Amino acid sequence: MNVQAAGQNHFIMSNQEEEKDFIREIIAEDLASGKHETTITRFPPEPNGYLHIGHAKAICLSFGIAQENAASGARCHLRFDDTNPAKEDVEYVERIKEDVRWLGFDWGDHLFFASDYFDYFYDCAVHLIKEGLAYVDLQTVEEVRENRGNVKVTGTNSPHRDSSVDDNLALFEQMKSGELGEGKAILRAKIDMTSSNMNMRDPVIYRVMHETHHNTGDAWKIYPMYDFAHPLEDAKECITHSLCTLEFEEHRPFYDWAVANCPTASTPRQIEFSRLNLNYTVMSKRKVLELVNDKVVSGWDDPRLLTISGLRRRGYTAESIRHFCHRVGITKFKGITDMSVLENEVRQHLNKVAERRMAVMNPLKVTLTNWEQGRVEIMEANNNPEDKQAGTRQIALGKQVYVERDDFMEDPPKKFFRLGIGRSVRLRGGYIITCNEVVKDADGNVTELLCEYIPDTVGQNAPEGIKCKAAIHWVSVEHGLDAEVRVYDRLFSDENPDGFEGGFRACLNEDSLTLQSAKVEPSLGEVEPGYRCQFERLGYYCTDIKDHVKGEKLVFNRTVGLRDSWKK
RNA sequence: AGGUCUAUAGUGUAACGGUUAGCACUGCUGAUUUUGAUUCAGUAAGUGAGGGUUCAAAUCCUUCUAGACCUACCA
Repeated sequence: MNVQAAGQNHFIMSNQEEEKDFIREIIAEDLASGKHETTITRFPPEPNGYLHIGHAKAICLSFGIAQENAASGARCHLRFDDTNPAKEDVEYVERIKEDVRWLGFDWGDHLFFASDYFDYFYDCAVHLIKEGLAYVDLQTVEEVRENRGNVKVTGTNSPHRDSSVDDNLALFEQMKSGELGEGKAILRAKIDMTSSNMNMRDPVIYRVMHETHHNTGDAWKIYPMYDFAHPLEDAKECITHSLCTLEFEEHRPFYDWAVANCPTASTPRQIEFSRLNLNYTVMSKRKVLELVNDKVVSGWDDPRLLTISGLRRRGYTAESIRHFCHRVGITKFKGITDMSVLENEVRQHLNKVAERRMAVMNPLKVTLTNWEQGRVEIMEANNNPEDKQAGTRQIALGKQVYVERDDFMEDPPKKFFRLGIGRSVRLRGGYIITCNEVVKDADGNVTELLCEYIPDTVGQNAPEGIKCKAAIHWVSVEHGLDAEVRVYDRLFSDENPDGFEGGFRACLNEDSLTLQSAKVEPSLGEVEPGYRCQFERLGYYCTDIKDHVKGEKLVFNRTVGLRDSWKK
């Protein structure tokens, strides 16, 4: 664990560059011009699902900016935007906090809930009514929709638009008390029904909802809409820069309207950036929830998903996710990032910090014919050949070992460097062996290899006349442990390259998850959950955080495969 | 189609009117290698299209094209 931590620091330190995206430039200017003394950002998730890699981008941005400007007292608030009790749940609150923390960010004392501001929102609504800037609309849902018009048809005014302040106040009170039921009335801002921006056609700011809220219980029968609540939340918390994704661009005029027309403590500025798009995957909460509910996946933290908890369970490091977010950058351009960029980041990080371990997924028994019966020799192997600090470990070698079935070919092509009849190969960290004979069963399947080890080849080059171009992984039959390995397909199908729309459910069925038993070296018997190592030639594996030991077997998830150019 | 926004190698980005358009990943070639990994070296590939302003345009103007988002009593 300590080794990993040290490596992680190195990884992060060596990759800090001073590139500024357009948002950081705006902030730097505001600081330089004295418009703001410091910068206060916020990350405002709705507790209606787990965080995913897309949220990580927003988290790295808002919390990252706060960290970078810490000298001036900058901070980033974690605020739960819980204004719709119908969709939200406390479970999500805890999971979100856990994920933000795991990603390496800290909100300090600045944890907030939009629901704690319900009184404030209400006061603002009353203020608007008194100013003649809001009115209670008694039209039906259909009428409201009809009268809003559409992109081509301009909206028409509600018959209730010019009700008196006193009437509006009284009606709003009836909404609040529950006298006016759900769907019977809404409070709307009075702006402009002819605006080309649909969000300015007298947007709804309060609706009646007789739902129990996870925080305020049954205290309220009316709840503010996001468009109304969000600017007020930001203003109340004195957020200077409110960073959100591009789809809120057209909401900004109303955001500014609300701040300008309500009694606010500050004037926050909303700035939009492009959300993360990854190809071959599905991130939307709606779809993931569907997969969870239908038990297509084991939960929000299923390692096949791109949720933060799924990635964590799969073995991704927080560092690699942060680095990935830094690499895709912050722009207004809606590009699609290739999944391989993400995978490349973990691979790069894990290569530095993960210890090397040997495992055999598809075992083929090898008997060393010239090895004395009962003899056991301890091999000393590097934990990480590139990092001497990682130390060494001891591995017992006996008369019989398992090797990967793929490492033997009866009729090998020219470029195959591993075992074949008459060929030599090194047992990694140990002796060079030569294959003399193949044992087959009645059906002609290879069941065992009879090999000869060549003495004095541990740590030595191959003797004259012996060609040895590869070192393969092996596990002693006598000493090896049984483990279970889960190989998850990357979350995509090549047949649905455009984001899974129709096919993602199918891709997530059993084909995307292969359970395999494996033989692993004895040193893996003592590792902690979350331990990551490289199974030579197979990729990087992580002990499953949930199912570290399942029955008698260790459980590993594959984090990411090795690059394997020779297979192409 | 109404609005808002975007357009730089395959991908993600930098260049803020001024050298030869920079970087990273990917690709390809080669070297090292007790992991066909890693590492290292080399190499290929770009300003969506047309017009204009200017001594000078990726950058400013204009037309076109392509894409994204918006049209919820969700956030």
